[in-house]
Amino acid sequence: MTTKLSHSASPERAPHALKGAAAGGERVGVLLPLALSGAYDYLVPEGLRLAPGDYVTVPLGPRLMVGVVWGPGSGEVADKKLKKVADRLDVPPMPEGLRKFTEWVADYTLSPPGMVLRLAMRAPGALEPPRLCTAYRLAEGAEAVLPKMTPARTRVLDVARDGFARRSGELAEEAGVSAGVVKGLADAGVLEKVAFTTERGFDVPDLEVPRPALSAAQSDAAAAIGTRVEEGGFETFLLDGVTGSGKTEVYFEAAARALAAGRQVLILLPEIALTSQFLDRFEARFGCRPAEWHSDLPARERRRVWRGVAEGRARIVVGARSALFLPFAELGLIVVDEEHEIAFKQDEGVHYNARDMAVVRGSLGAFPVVLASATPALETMANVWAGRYRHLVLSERHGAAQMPDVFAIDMRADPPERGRWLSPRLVKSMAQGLAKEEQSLLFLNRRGYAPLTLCRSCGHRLECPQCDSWLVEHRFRKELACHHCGYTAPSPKACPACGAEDALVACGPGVERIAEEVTELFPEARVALLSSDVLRGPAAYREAVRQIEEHEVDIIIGTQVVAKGHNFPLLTLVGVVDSDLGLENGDLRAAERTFQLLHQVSGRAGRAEKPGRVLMQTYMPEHGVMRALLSGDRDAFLEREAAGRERLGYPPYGRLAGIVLSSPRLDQLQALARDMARLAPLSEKIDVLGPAPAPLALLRGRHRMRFLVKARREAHIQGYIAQWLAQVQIPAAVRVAVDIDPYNFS
DNA sequence: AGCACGCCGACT
DNA sequence: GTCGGCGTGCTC
Repeated sequence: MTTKLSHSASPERAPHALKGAAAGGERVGVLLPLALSGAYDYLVPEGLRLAPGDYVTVPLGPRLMVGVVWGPGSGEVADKKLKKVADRLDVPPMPEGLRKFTEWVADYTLSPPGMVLRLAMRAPGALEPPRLCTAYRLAEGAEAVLPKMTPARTRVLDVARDGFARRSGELAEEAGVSAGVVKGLADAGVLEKVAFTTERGFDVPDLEVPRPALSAAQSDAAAAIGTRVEEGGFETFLLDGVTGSGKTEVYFEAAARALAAGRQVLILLPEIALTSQFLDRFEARFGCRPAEWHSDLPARERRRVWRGVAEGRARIVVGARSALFLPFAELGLIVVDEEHEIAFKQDEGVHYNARDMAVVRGSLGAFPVVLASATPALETMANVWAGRYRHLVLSERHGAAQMPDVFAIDMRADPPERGRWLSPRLVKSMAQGLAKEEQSLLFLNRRGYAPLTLCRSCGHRLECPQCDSWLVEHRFRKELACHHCGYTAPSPKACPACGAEDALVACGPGVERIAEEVTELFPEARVALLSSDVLRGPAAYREAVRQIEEHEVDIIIGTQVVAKGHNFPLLTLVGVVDSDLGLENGDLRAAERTFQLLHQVSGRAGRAEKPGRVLMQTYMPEHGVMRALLSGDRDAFLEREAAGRERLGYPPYGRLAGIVLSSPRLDQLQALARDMARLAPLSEKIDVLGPAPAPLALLRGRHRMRFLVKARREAHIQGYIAQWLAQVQIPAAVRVAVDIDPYNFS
């Protein structure tokens, strides 16, 4: 049974009553989706009334562009330079909440507001009226005024007499005539044209679907969020629980309460983690598919969802980070699942973290935000400790499943054979698993065959011509690839530097090399290699999951694509090939991230009745990350991390920003960096580190230098940077990328 | 983002 | 002598 949702219709348009409304002759500020410093002034033509939020077309240079009325004009531009607004578009105006949010994000990220507006307008064609198709049906009273009838025309009328409208082609086909006959009848007025849209509508979530009872902890958590949803007002919750503890059911429950209260709901997931498994769970709970939003949605679908959200027809959306900028008018709850995931951080254009900006959107819109994770980010935990977020803990794993036992394999004491990467102990465990017809997963977060190829004769390393990085051998594809810019080249026979034949040697393992080793060790085993190179698109992913589920595979070898999501009942052994891999760069979050990733991978083992084991190969079993994984004491680990960060004044106890300058010309870049260093304002609360070559000093043919700005928590880091950059004359060839709260240090 | 304006290499 | 390469700068 479907419950009718009582959500209020869009507010009546009454421009004259709106604050900031403008009529003929006045100036309005129009924000355009471009990297301009602010809104541009335009004249309002006679006969048009405009209010903030209205989508308008305006002339810009030689062309027309869509923008949004942002407020009254600034008056700074001379009258004779002004052009007139061309038109107002027939779409619901951009809600005030989204406009305020746009400005907030622009200020915070130091981006031009127009660039943020772009994020909110990324729906091709959504602003144009819907495309209509023409159908034909019998015109009223047509039978009375029949024109000259032919056998063909009679057949058409016989079909059309049921009163249904059909596309011209369908009608002609059913009647067994050509389309010309239909057109003839339409011209004669016997058939009338009906315009219709082929666009799908939105399913209404069913809030009465019977569902399994929640545990006491789940009910309490759901009630806490639900109460806040119903009472209104901003609050952030951390829903903290291990994999399998039922976080999803809790936030589905809260979502249902928000929907019942007539509010819209947004569930953010990292990347396209919109796996079919998640969508299945959603469907089981709400009896329908949610509206989905992510960057590789087809244009038609983007249009449909964007408009559905704007018009309030789409009540619940599941999406990637960009869904945060959809024009919700009645948003009442945002859930950020896997909130610790770095996929929420956008590192191009406007650098923003969707998790943090979700909290901002909730604060501006006075509604609650739920962050969910089994391994919360230290930032999030610090907010819990400071009393800013409310902590909801689900400590028990559902059903019979136990947390797997985790063991370290000390690679110094138990090394693999020469030229091998799997230690005897791990191999033995895999053999035991095979004998019991159980599955194993080997995890190595490194694509390809080998991360480095060098010449045994002259020592030359194969490097990317456009980047400061090694070329990774992909043996199955017989090519070398740069993982930073996508450059590829066929694997050479001879050393490109000294010409020595057959002297190139692969150094270190990638998943392909592990697969080779496994095939040699267990020739009878069925092996599946899962990495983003192999799993191109959701269909390939689904197929791989199916093969594993149906036990067509014994040993799975994968990169981080296998870390999350799926529950494979026969998977009882997880082997981490190189547990130390994530710790090698100097990233301040290296330990935290490695913990999160390896914890997540560990969760793949033993989720059904069979207990699971995790074996982690490491050269540093005494490292804090390893100790935390072995003991399972996450909170002690986070507290140690927190203490270390606090001592150094790093986030979340201090603030960071990265400023990366890039240019094809190194001399120009270095000169600018020197000038900038000289002009950095002095501050007691803020230090500027650098300039130094950025971790990737050459990327896609551009040289890169970086400053790090390190500030005390209470300092206004954006104001400082804005003031600094305002003093610097930046040549056009140099690009400046400011990243507030950077995550990616490479 | 477009689009024009500008100043240096291979062509009817 | 021009056509056109894309670096640079502007759009209310």
